Amino acid sequence: MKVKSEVGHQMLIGELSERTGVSRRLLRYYEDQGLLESARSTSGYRVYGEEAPRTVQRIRTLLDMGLTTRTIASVLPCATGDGNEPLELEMCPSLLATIRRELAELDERIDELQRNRGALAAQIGC
DNA sequence: CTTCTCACA
DNA sequence: TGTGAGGA
Repeated sequence: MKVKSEVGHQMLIGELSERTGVSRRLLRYYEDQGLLESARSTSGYRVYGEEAPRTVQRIRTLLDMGLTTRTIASVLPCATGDGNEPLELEMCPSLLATIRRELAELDERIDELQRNRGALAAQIGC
C-alpha cells in the first residue's frame, strides 16, 4: 500500500477546465479573486490538486446563490459539501453573521422591487 | 502554457 | 461577473 505521500491526481488548467466546464479564463479569474488556489510547475504552469474540481463546484453553487466573489472568499473555507447537490456549510458565528447580513440585503432588495412593481402595475390599473 | 492590459456586456 | 483580443 501507499504509505507515503498520496500525490493524487494533479492537473493543469486545461484539464480542470474540461472537468468542471468552467473556462480557463474564468478559473484564472477565480484565482485572482482569491477563491481558488494553485501550485506552480517548474515551467510556471498552474497545477491543481484533486480537490480542485470540488472547490470549483462549490464556487459555482455559491455564485448561483447570488453571493459576490468577495463574500464567497470568506464563506468558502467553511464549505464542506461533497461533490453533488447539497452544499454543506460548517456553521460558525461569523458565517452565521455573514448569512444573516446577506438575507437582510436580500429583503431590502425584495422590498424595493415590490415598490417598483406596485408603482408600475398601478399604471395599467392592476 | 504564462503574464498583462484594455475594452465591453 | 465574465469574456475576447492582442502582445510579450
